[in-house]
Amino acid sequence: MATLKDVARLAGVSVKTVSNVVNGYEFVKPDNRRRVEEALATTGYRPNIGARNLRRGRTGSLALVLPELSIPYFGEMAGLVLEAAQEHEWNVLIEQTLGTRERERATLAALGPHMIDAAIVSPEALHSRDFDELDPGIPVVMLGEHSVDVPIDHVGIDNVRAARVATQHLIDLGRRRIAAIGAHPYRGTATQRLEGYRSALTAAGLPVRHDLIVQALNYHRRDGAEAMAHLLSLPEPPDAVFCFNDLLAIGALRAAAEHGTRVPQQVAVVGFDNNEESAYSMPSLTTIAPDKAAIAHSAVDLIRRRIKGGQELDPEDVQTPFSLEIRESTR
Amino acid sequence: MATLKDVARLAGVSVKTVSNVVNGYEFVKPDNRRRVEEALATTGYRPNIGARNLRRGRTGSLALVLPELSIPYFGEMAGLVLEAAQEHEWNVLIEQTLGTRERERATLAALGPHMIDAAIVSPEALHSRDFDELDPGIPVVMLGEHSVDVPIDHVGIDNVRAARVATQHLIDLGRRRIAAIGAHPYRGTATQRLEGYRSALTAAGLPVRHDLIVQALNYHRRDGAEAMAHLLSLPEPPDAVFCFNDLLAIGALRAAAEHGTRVPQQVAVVGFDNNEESAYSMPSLTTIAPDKAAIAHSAVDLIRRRIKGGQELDPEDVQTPFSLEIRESTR
DNA sequence: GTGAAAGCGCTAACAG
DNA sequence: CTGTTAGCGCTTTCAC
Repeated sequence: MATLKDVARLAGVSVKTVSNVVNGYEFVKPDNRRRVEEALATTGYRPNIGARNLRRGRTGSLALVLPELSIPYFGEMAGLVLEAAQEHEWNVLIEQTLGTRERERATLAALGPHMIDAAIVSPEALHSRDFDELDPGIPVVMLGEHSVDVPIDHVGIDNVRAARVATQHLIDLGRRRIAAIGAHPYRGTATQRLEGYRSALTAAGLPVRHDLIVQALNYHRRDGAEAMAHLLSLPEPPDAVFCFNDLLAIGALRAAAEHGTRVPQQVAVVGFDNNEESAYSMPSLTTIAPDKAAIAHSAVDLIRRRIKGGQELDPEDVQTPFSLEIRESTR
Repeated sequence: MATLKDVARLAGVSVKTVSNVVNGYEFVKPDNRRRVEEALATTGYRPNIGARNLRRGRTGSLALVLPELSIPYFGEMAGLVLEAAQEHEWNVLIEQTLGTRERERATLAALGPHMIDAAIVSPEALHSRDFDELDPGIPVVMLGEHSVDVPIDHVGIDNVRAARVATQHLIDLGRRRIAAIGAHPYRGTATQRLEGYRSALTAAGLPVRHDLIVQALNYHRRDGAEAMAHLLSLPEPPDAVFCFNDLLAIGALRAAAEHGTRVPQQVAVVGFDNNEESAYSMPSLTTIAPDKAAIAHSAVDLIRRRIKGGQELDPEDVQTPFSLEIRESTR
């Protein structure tokens, strides 16, 4: 592997000149430039990024910390973050936490400032004090979950409002026994979505019935199926269900079908996330569609701002747009 | 940020001793060890991985190059590769190519030996000569697509056999007009799956009907839906369809439903990949289930072998197991 | 415009 | 067992 020195020797100039050429410095004698470029070509020189970063005091990499790539929402988000980061020539190092607090914390603590310039974290189970272990020198932006008591940049949609929109849609359909699947004891987003659901019901003069609010400790398809099976076994089953993510909703659709309950005629279903698969489920799924590309770009922009502006800037909370995608499951 | 030197000064020893302690070297005078460990703790020292790697001549990172994380198969595979790599303390840097040859080639060419120790590549559109641009010093293992004429390690399932199993399953069901969706002019896996499909038909004494073989230039749900709609509009529509991946099959299921064709009664459907969503589609999807964890682990193992053994070793082709997952779409 | 040389933080000969 | 030191490949003053 050719180094700067090799190229310099071959071109008969100093490393400085080669470095100048490589880095696009303007003022290089044309003659030298030509010789250097020739030498560059014949050696097939490629800069050692590690060495460059060591010298520059940066790494050129971002960490993206998320629960699991196999979960469609995170797979899609990761892809978009990769694209957004690439626009600024960042490499992205992905870390999975599998949604356990222990691994989220360990990952956060291991985020030394030497491997990465900054991190984008999508936490699922973190407590706010876990952030104490975080190296203060490295900028972090949080996605989704929002711990208000930690002064960290955040980007996401307004979960309360989105949940209200989803629930209102079911109310507008004339549904009156509207269930919710996905309540969770400490997940912040779950709490917010539950609040939006409640406030929509209350605003419409409908009762908030606790037997129609089903907890889900995980948000996988299986959990949605179980919750829906339970709801349909009730003496008075719901005529609509708001699921706190699409996977729960997909599971719910299957449970409804197995129970012989027709969607949307007997029970309407709304999801959250707009996973790609939700446009193709049977029936296709009405869902809250966050602008994921906007989330990815905002996250990368926040990082850039933080790297430039330092840790003194006030933490920012960027709210990205969302829409309600109406499909067969409520039509 | 504390450096080795800082710690050494604080502990009143040389950097060597600190380095020894940090790297778990055994023979350190207990007294010194204690002082160093104290200094380590009070400074909160963390090694600069970049510097260490520069010195050691390695990077501690793998690249994982794939088309798109939002495609379920790749999302799932990426998650498993991350886990497998982590067992050997590798970081994983993910690069998306969006399946275009241009970006696959560019990524391959940019894979300097300075950012990564090795790469796991899941190509979609590469030509064999694109591998010429690859730095010969960096080990690469290919996933899925298999360019026989390039001497590179490969891991994947036996596509021909898997396709034969899938097709045979449909034959065993008594189906006689079995279509295929997903033929592709230069995708190697498509060619292999088509071959397996053909050979199963031929072995059963069934004709290979070209009007029942549908090309798909992309492998998304939409493409499957289009292909299925076409097949169902035929004067003599098929009584079974073998789709070359699950996304195509999911699209096909939807097209069938929209056409009022019942699955599996009128047309049975088999997919390929066993995406998580396929267990929850309506109907759930019979599919070829590659052992994805085995693929991930084999890939990482091949890399380790190659890094130890050098580029002289003969390229290896690891075939990982698969099974046929029988679900409602053929029941 | 360009060269010489220092140094980013670390590891590993080499002495002792 | 531990200290000194060279050097990984690069960028960047500072002279010239």
